Amino acid sequence: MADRQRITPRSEDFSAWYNDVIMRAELADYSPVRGCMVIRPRGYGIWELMQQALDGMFKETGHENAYFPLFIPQSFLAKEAEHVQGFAPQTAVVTHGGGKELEEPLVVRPTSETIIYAMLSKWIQSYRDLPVLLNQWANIVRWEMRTRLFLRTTEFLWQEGHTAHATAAEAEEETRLILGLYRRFMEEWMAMPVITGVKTESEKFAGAVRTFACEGLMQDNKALQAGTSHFLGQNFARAFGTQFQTASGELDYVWSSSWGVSTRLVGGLIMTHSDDVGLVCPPRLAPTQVVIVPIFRSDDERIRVLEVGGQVMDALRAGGIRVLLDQREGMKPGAKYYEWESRGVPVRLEVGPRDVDKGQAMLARRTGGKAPVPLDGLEISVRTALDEIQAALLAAARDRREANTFRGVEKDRLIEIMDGSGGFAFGGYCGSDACELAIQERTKATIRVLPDEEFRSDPAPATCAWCGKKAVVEAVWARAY
RNA sequence: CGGGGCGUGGCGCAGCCCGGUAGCGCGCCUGCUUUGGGAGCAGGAAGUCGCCGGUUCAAAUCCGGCCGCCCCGACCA
Repeated sequence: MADRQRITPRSEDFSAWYNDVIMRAELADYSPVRGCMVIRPRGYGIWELMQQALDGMFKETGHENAYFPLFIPQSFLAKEAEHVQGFAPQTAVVTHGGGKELEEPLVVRPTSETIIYAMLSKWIQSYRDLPVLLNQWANIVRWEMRTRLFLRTTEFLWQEGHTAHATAAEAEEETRLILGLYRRFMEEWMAMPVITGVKTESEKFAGAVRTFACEGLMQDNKALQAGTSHFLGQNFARAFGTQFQTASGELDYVWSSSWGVSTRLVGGLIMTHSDDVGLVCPPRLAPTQVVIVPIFRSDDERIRVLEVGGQVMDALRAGGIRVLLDQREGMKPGAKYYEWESRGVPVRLEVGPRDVDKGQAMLARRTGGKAPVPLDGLEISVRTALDEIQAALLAAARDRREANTFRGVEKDRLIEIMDGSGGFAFGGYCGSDACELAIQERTKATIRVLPDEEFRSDPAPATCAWCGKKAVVEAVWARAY
């Protein structure tokens, strides 16, 4: 009986578990188009809440939304040398339209830097036009070899911020501002702790001067790059002639940044918190935060219980809590419990005749624990439970990450960790491509970031984890998605 | 693109080796009884067995080709 709806346990096959959780929670489904997924309402609801939170944060920091075309003239991509090298191999190209072959093929955007700089060149004349702080919510296409629901799909949804500034310092500050904003979102909303830092040359965005990233550690101890913020220098400005006149009358190229997070975040959320029962969704991003399950035998009981259930729903809804009353008949309460648990609803309120008599409801948490709460002041109890669950998820994720973070690793230990259970390995790095490559070949681990100061070890590692020569910097290694 | 696995009612699978009129569980529909942790009984609907070709009196089953999907690797958010 239990087997029919079994979710593959994490310990048995993490990938199968991940897919099972998504299917059971009805977050997404495979589409008729290879590599493309359908995001179902329960999954899209999470994305919408993510969008709302991030969009608010972008606007608070002075950014405005705009929209640029899906199609980019192929020649645009070629204007920035590194950029074309990085992206040309994974583009989809439209060669025909309206039954005729196009004069110039159109690339379906893999990212929008090129078309945005082509436009900024028209719009920016003077330092008085700067900064330009743009964001767009869009879909993009990257022809990936191998896809996985949410984590890597041929088409995906994201936001891409693009900013232009008069000075390098200002653009770098922007790059940093957004990295911090992403981190805050991931921790405060997704309850997903991340390490921030700078990417090595080999891992940076094609066309950037420097790439910064947020890296989370999933339950299988693989790292997930959850967001990136790039300092682009004047690379795209030069490629597209985006110049402005300075206060002293000279011409200069704008300094710019770009940054993005995608529907991959939904995958990160799943792999950070969920369990073998199904999805666990942090309350702040849960499309349904509370489900009310009425319990009754007779018609008389049904009427009484549903009346109270309805009142509870109205009260919570009025308080801004996303709540649902599960009135389906012919389904036993236990069946409903299992269903809503697999869908990740953080709080369940059970209202039966005995509860109605006592003026209470049973409050069960997705993360465990069930206790009666008085109907009087229920909103406060529910709110408290949601807040506590949110905080507990972050704490648990942080503990898990710390338990799987190893500092001061040297060669043997690094190999041992990566051949074993994985995790974040901090160690010294000499800065050579040779060591970076050798480590990747031997362990399949890559340098996720050169960590920001607050994540660094004290004392700093003195020697390179691989070659033993003097370390110039500390690095974090992990196998990654 | 390399390796592995799989395509059979909506979902999960058996049947294939040994060819002979397609079966099980879940889900779905109807009715009655149920409902405090995955309900029971009765009745019912639903499948060109991934596609194309071959062998055969006869193909889900044997042979050839193709397509698709999932997982692992190289590439990537």
